[in-house]
Amino acid sequence: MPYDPSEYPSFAVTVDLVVLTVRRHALCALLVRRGEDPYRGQWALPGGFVRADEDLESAAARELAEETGLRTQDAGSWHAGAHLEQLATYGEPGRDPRMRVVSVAHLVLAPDLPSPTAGGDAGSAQWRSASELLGGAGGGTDEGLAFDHARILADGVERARSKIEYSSLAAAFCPPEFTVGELRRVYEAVWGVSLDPRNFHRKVTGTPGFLVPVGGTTTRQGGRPAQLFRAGGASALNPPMLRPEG
Amino acid sequence: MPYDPSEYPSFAVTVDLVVLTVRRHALCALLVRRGEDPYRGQWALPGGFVRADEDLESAAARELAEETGLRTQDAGSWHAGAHLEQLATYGEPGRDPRMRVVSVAHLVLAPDLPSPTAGGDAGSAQWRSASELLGGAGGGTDEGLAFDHARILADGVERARSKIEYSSLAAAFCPPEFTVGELRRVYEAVWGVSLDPRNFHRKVTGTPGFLVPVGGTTTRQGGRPAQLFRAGGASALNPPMLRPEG
DNA sequence: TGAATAGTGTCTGTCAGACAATATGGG
DNA sequence: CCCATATTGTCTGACAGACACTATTCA
Repeated sequence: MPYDPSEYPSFAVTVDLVVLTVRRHALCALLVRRGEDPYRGQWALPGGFVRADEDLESAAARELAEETGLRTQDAGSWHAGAHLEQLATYGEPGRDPRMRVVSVAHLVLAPDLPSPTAGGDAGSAQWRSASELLGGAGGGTDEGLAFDHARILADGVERARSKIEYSSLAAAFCPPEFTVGELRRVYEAVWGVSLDPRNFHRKVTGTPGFLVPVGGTTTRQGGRPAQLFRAGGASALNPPMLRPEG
Repeated sequence: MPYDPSEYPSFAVTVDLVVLTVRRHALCALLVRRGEDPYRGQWALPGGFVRADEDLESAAARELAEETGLRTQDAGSWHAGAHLEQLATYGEPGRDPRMRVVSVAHLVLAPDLPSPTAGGDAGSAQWRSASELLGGAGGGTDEGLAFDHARILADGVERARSKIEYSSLAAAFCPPEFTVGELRRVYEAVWGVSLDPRNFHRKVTGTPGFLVPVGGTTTRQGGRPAQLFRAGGASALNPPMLRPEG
């Protein structure tokens, strides 16, 4: 029995990206200014249509590369690339005024980047503090993001906050080699709290497989030189890092 | 600038359901036999096409009601309904031989049901043990599920296993009122382990907001009568229930 | 020397795992 | 009485939070 195309409705499918990084001790998200008609001129999450022969994750990686120049290391490999995972799918009938669009949102965790945007033209992309975007009232400081992107961003930030609790994913915000203090500042920025440096050090160095000491090398950031580590193979963190006030 | 429909490819969007329950001390998933052409006669997850004016979650709830008669209590409300949440989205180009289909999988946790299927005809649906379906070799005992449903099922089971760890969601597998022992048997079935009844009792009754004692009522299941509880408002469980051997 | 950060050690309260003991129903 | 399950209590080891103290570098 062949299938009648009129049997089922037709959808457009997009990928939207919640790209997070830690800059100047704050969790920041990447926004782009829309140059096209729905919500033209407003800020939005990067993203675009999925092509006809393209995997969802490939589409997300392609959009990420096009809009930021970032490469992702797909599976199990560590560093020299951003972490990418599927976040959730948003398909409310009215979310795009043009037509029925289902958006598969993805979450990207990246180390701090030198230029705000390597791929797009300047002024059309920027890092914005997550607390500023999600903060006070329900909308944000400016007119709010295009489409339902404010909600997608909130979901992405919440996913990142909860995921570093029980996984070693916080290292995705750090360069390939980092110190315990740098990792701690990632947790502090993402959670918006202060952590005791002594207890944090004891916890992360005492969890087997979490941190691997790179050659006794050191670096500076102020005081006494610190050991350099890279992320270990352990992706699950047990017992989890406990978020204070939880 | 109006949009040219040829600019973006057209997709069909479906919802697939991973419906889990606990029967006879085993985690079971609901399967339906396909009556239509791709994979006709094979077992598959329940699901269907999303309608043109329908929310994704509404589509999932509708398919669930059509195929099982189960009602879901959407948000924040407890009991007399199954728990439904979005799981993940699968959109590999070749996953459906007919055309490009993106499937938004949902996870449903339901208490044990009297009849295998209330909605469909007999013999076209059945509960199958999850460990049997996912067990030994990569495929399962029979020829395997249609489409990529084996992977979706595996993702759903893994989500359920990890989610009852840090949420009170295990109560979704229980009837509205249940005993501590019944709840423990849910954990044991989903995780496939044995838990110490004494320590489990201390843990769940000691977590504020997790269990609310219903009138001093009791029931039986063998030995001394047990107190009846219903799920409390607390959805997050902190500190989490620790899965043994982790 | 003083400021700043890194790293180690100690103390204490909480909690999970092991398990003894008691309570209460059915056969 | 015997058996099964529920429920309470005790003990112990692991670990998080608080915090004193030492180490090492730069200005």
